[in-house]
Amino acid sequence: MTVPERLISAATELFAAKGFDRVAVQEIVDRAGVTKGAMYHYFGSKDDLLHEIYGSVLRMQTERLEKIAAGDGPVVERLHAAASDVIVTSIDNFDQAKVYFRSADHLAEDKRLAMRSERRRYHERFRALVEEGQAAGVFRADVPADVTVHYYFGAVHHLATWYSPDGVLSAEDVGRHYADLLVGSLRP
Amino acid sequence: MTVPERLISAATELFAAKGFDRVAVQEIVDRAGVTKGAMYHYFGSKDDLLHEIYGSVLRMQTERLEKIAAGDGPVVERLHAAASDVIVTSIDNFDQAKVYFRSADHLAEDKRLAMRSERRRYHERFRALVEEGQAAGVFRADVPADVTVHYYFGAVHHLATWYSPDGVLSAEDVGRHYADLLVGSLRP
Amino acid sequence: MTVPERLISAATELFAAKGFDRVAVQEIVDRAGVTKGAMYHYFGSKDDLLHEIYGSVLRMQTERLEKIAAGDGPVVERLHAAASDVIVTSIDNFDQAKVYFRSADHLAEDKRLAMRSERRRYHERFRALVEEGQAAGVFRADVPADVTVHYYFGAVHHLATWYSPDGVLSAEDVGRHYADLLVGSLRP
Amino acid sequence: MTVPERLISAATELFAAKGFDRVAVQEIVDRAGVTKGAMYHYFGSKDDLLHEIYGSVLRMQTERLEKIAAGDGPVVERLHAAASDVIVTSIDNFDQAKVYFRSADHLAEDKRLAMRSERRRYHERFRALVEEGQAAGVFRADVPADVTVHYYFGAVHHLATWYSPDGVLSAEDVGRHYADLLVGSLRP
DNA sequence: CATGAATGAGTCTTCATTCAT
DNA sequence: TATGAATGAAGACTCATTCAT
Repeated sequence: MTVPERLISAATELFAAKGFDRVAVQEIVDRAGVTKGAMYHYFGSKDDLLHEIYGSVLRMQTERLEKIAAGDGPVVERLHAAASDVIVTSIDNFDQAKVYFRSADHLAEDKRLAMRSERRRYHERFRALVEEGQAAGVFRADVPADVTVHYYFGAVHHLATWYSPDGVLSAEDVGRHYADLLVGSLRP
Repeated sequence: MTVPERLISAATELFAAKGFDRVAVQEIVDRAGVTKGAMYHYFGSKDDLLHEIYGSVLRMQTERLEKIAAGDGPVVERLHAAASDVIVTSIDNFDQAKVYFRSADHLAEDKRLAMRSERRRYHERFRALVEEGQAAGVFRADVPADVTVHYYFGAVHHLATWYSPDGVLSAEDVGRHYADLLVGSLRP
Repeated sequence: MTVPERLISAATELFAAKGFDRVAVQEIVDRAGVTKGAMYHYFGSKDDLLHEIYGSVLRMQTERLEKIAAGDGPVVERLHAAASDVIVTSIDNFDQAKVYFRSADHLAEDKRLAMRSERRRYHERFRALVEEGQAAGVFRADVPADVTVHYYFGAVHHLATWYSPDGVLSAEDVGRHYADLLVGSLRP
Repeated sequence: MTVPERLISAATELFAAKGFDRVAVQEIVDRAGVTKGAMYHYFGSKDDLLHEIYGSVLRMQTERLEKIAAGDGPVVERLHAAASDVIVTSIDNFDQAKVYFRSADHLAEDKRLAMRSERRRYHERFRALVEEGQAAGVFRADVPADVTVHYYFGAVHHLATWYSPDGVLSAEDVGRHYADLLVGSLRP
C-alpha cells in the first residue's frame, strides 16, 4: 500500500468513526505511519482528504446507477435494482459511505460547489427513473418524484446511523427490504 | 426573554446553521448579547446547551406520538397521522430539529447514553404501531417493522438537508406526501 | 504595567532586534510573562502588534512635525528644526523607530494601505516646507522637492542600521549634523 | 542560461519583491523550472543564494568606486561621479540592489561577518573621498565624514522603497540630483 | 546531475473553560 | 448574578533540508 493510500484509508476509518471535525491530522498520520509533512506532500489540506473519499463513493455509485438505469427491463425492476444496489454498495464500503453521508457540509466553499453538482446529477438520474414509471402509469403520480427521491435517500443516508455489519441483517437483506418499501410505496 | 432563553435561542440558530463543532461559545454569547461568564453561570458547558435543545425536540415529539398512537381510529390512520405529525412539527421547529437530526454524536459519553434510551423509546412506540398493523393484517409483514421504522426516520432526518421553508412545499404538503409514501409502502 | 503594555514593549524590543518575521509569538509572550491566549485576548494577530507600534511612532512624529512646520520663524529655521527633531525623537525611541523603519512591508494588505496614506501625509507636510523655501527663493529649485524629501528620509531610516546609543554621538549631535547637511544641500 | 543562473535570477526577483523570509525555496525552484534537489546540488542553503546575490552587487559597486576614486580630476568631481554612479548602477540592477539593501541582517552569523567587512571597506573608500575634500578645504569639516557617508548611504538604500523605473525620473536624473545634494551639502 | 518523497521542528491561531472581582 | 481577563492544550499548516534512487 502506498503512502497516499494508507493516508486515505486511515482518514476514512477515523472520519467514519468520529466525524471530520473530531479527527486531528496528527491522528491520521499516526495511524498511517507517516509524518504530517508527508501528508501535506500528497494532499493540500485536511479537506482534500475528505474530498477524495467523497469523490470515490460518489463516482462509484453514479456509475452503477447509470448502468442499471440504462438497462432494458421494466422500469419497476430497474428502480428496484437501483434502490437495492445503492444500499448494498454503501454497506460494502461502509466507512466510506458513512463519511460521505455525514460530512457533506464540512467541505470548504469551492469544493462544496463542485461536489454539489455531481450530487445533483445522481439525484436527477434517480428521479428520472421514478418519473419514467409515473409517465408509464405504473407509479403513483400524486407524490412528486422529487419528494420521493429525497425520501428514499434520507433512508439510505440514515443507514450510517443504525446499521451494523455484525447484526442479523445482511447488506442484501436491507437492500431488498428498502427497495421493496420504495417500490411498494409507488404502487398507484 | 430571559438570559438563558436568549442563549438557547442563539445556540439553536448557530448550531443549525453551522453544526455544533463549528460554533464557538463566543459567537453564541455575542448573539445572545451576554458574556461568557453569564453562559457558564446558567449552563455547565457547551454540551449542556446542545443537550437542552435536543431534549426539547425529543420530549415534544415523544408526547405527541404517544397521544396520536393512543387514539382510537384504525391503525392505518393513526400511523398516517403520526408519520405526518413528526414532519410538520420538525419543520415548524426547523432549527431545533436540524440540531437534533445532525448533532446526535457530538454529545459527551454520559449524556449520549441518556439520550439514546429516550430515543429508543420513541422508536419503539412507532414500531409498535407498525407491528399492530401487521398483526391486524393491514400491513405487509415481509419487511421487519424495525427496518421500516429506520427507513422512515431516515427520510425524516434527511429533511434538514434538503427542505427549505421558502420553497413551494408547505410543512403539511411534505407531511402528507411522506405519510402517504410510508403507508403506501406498507400495503400488503 | 498592564498586560497589553508589557506585550507591546516586549514585541517592540524583539522586532527591533530581529525583525518581524524572525520573532515568534511565543517569544513575545514569554518575555511579557503571559500566555499566548492572553495575547490573542488583546490583539487580533501578530500583525496587530506591529501595527500598534507603527502607529505610535508615526502619530508622534506627525504631530511634532505639524507643530514645528506651523511655527513662525524663517523657513530655513523651521526646516532645520523639523529635520533635527525627527532624528532626535527617533533615537529617543530607538526600538520603536527601528521597527517602524524596517518592517513597513510586513503588514497585511488592509493595514498596509491605511498606514501608507498616513505616511504620505507626513511626507507631504515635509515636502511643503521645502517647497515653501523654494518659492521664497532661499532653497535651490533645480532638485525636485519630492526627491529631496525621499533623500532625507532615506538618511533617517538608515539610522536604524548604523547608529548606536552607546557611541560618541548623542541624538542631538546626529540631529544637528543631519539637519545641517540637509539645509546646506538646499542652499541655492 | 545555466541552472544555477536561473536559480539566482529567480531568487533575485522573489527576494526583491517579497523579502527573504517571505520566499519559500519551493517558489524559487518552481520559477527556475527545476526541483529542490537541483538547488541543493548547486547551493548549500537558501542563505547561500542570498549571499551570492549580495556579493555580486557589492563587488561590482566596490570595483567601480575604486576606479572612480582613483581618477585624477578634482575631488569634488570625483565625489560627484561616485555618488551618482552608485545610484545609476543600483537602479540598473534594481532587483539585486533591493535585495542587497533590504536583506542585510538575514544572513547567518558566519556569512554576515564576511559581508560586513567588505561593506566596511566600501564605506571607508567613500569616506576617504570626503576626507580628502575636507583636507583640501573644499568640503565643510564641521560634520564628521563618517556621518556624512552614513547619511548618503541611507538615501541610497532608501531608493528601494520609493523609486520606480516606470516613473518620470531616469536613473541618471536621480543620480544627478542625489549627487548634487550631497556635494551641495558639503560646501563650506 | 537530478528527482521528489519524507522529515521534524516550528508557525500562528483558536477555543472551552476558570476565576478573582 | 455577571464580568472579562487569562489559561493551556490542541489545532492546521509550512518549510528548509536530507537522502535513497
